[in-house]
Amino acid sequence: MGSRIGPLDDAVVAEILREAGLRATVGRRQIIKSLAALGHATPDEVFAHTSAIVPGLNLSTVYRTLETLAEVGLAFHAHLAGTTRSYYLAGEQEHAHLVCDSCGSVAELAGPPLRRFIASVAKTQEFELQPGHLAIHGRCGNCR
Amino acid sequence: MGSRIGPLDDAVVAEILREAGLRATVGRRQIIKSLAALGHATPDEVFAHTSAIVPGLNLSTVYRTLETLAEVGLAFHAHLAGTTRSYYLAGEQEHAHLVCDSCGSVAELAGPPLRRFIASVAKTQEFELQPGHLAIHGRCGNCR
DNA sequence: CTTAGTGCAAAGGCTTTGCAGGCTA
DNA sequence: TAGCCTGCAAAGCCTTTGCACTAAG
Repeated sequence: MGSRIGPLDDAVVAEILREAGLRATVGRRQIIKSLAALGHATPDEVFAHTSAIVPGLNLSTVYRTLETLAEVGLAFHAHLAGTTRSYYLAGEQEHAHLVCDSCGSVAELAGPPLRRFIASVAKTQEFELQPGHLAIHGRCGNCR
Repeated sequence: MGSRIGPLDDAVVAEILREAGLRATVGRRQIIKSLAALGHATPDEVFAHTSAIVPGLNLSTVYRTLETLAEVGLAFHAHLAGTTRSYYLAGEQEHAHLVCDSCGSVAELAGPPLRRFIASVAKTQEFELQPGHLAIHGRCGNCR
């Protein structure tokens, strides 16, 4: 899985941060890169991934950074696992999440099926969907 | 909103519990009735509603009961609000939840649009949906 | 040089758990 | 009467917050 855009260049990430009006600290850059590598991740997972690379990084910094990224629109969050929230980078194709209740894997759903669904909901219910927040639970092919 | 089946008769609720192999205690009966009245509710909301009627009832009992009900299939849970989970009674028509990020209201989505969507996902991704867990975030007609 | 960001540690809030007593079947 | 349930209270986790220091611009 991961991101369509592949491993992110450090300078590019720094620039993205500055454009958003944020300081490009070492921790933040790595958090973004971790997010890109992980695809979807809880604060805890992000922390595990980043702190392996940026040793001193603190969990609370991860929490704060993720929230900040969401505020400026660089990341979104969805509720995938139990009660925890997961984050993922913006800029990817609009997609929904298919969460397997058995193995916990998260697949992405995009394309015509999703678009058709969104359109029909908008029509029937006057509801403007934000599909990134859409978490669909069930069982994946592997677990059946 | 509430449930399609209206206020539940106490004896009926008791019977449902026993059929599930559970004891029909006063607290449990009321929790089920509260769930029916509320439609969707967090443990906290259920507690507020039940304890107004069954004074001594404890919050931890609500947590335990909701989990028990889910275990035996009498209730389901979905992740609607922030990080908290909401419960709702089983036996209703298969439906998804449309959560308005602005006003917090929860609408239900069912019928052909939902069924078509489920079918197309099953086909494309080999993913067996459990639509009750489907929480779709966005903005409702009122809030736009 | 300014001030956004960070680490550290403590506070907070929601959930879960252990235990002894009470109530259902 | 047997044992499922409950109330109570404490423990646990995850998340947030305050404060002084560090580092980005």
